[in-house]
Amino acid sequence: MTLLRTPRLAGAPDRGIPDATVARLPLYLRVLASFADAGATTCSSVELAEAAGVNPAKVRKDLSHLGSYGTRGVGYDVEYLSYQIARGLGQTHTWDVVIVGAGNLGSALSTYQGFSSRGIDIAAVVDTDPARVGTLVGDVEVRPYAELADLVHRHGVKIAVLAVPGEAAQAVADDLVSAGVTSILNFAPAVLQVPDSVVVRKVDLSVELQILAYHEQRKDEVDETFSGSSQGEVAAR
Amino acid sequence: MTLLRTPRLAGAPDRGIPDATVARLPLYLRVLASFADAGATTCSSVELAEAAGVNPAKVRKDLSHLGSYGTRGVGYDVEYLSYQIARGLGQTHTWDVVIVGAGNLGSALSTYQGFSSRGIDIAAVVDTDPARVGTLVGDVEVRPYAELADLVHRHGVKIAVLAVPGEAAQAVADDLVSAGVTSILNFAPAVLQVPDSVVVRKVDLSVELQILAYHEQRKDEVDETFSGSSQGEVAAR
DNA sequence: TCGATTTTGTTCCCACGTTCACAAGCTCTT
DNA sequence: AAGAGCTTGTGAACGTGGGAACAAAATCGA
Repeated sequence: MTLLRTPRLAGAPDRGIPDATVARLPLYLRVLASFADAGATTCSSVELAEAAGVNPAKVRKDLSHLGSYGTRGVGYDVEYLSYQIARGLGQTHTWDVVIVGAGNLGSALSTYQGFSSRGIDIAAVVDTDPARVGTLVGDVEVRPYAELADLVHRHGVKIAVLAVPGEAAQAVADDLVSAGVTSILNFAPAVLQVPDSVVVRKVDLSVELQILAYHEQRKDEVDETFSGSSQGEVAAR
Repeated sequence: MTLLRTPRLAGAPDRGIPDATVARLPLYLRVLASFADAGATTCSSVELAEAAGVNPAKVRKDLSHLGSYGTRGVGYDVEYLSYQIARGLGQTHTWDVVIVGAGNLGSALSTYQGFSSRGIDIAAVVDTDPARVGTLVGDVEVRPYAELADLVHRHGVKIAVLAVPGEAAQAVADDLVSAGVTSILNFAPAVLQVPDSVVVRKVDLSVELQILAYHEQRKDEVDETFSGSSQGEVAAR
């Protein structure tokens, strides 16, 4: 007897794109922009794959999740594909983002070039430090933390960046959630407790370096074990 | 006829820890430090899992890759486990790191608290901009880019951080590799071409926000499709 | 018009990661 | 000393992602 599992939710067409694919689509978008700059009107999955540093089959599978926007025997139209990827990613309009914390990291983010061309707009930067309030980071003025909720409401902000010390992170996250933010990019070294409806992505600079240190140590070990033979072949994520 | 594939390299005992586990070990280490600060001498996988925001079974499997350092019926000794994780990660000694680019991001990294306690030491910061050379970021003085190779040799640097504009990234990466760097943490929006022996990890701030934007758009779509029914249940990575 | 060539879209299979469930093993109480 | 109650470590099932291979479809040339 064979157990037939429900293949899908059977009602919803599942517009969901796999996480791994979503993480690569912005990269394809950037590569396509460079192709367009170079004057190309069309490109193949092989060209795209080479420029993005991935496998051609993966490119085709990724793009197929958006629909069939290529032409067999020809390739993809650069401009049309760019539009479709942007649409799939939700870049049909600009997302206003609030940055909490105007320290070095917050400032770095505020002045980062290239958000605007990717559907991201820094609507506001807030900080608790009175010495920072009123200063300019990039082209926005730092506002007092007390105005956070108001700014979120005023600009209809759904996405926030957390660039504060670890101790303050949870309190800020609570404030963000009650103000209506539903996606948080967290740079603070802390595990945030938020409702299930809120998406949190964490970027931990210290962890990234520790991972590299692990790979370095492993190279040393391998060298010691069989010094002579070669090709450690450690894959980067 | 069944194809028997070599299950492993068959000679090497494979001290390799799965990538996903390596990425979580630093987190456990941080949680254990907070437990120690709170005065705990022992902790269970459930406690660890709760504080780290992961599944208890995952914690146990992760730790089992290091060896059997727990006691059934009791749990893990906080100090002993910390030491074993640190050892597994290669924190037996401090890794000297060079940061290329003293802009906002490079400065943010240089002044980041908490590297030192995690086996990371910022040995040097270099930049091409004469206006930045000589200034202090954190407690290190920015050196001219021309000194890069010399600094790498002098400090025995194996790990470097790339915090330069995308256009310059590949050239800097080439210089780093020929200077002897074998691990690169890349913040520049560019795909680096490096030898297989070099490990590259990429952190792309723009991509992170675009992924959040995708999830936001998806929430909107779901709401529009069946407004009323609930629980979007989008998992954070 | 028809075949050769190119490139997409998809299927199949394998590897990896996650989670459940349970046996093994330790402590404590009676 | 023996059983009750925990907690670890691991075997097995499941789901996701990656890559090779191939059929489908479009263009080009004769």
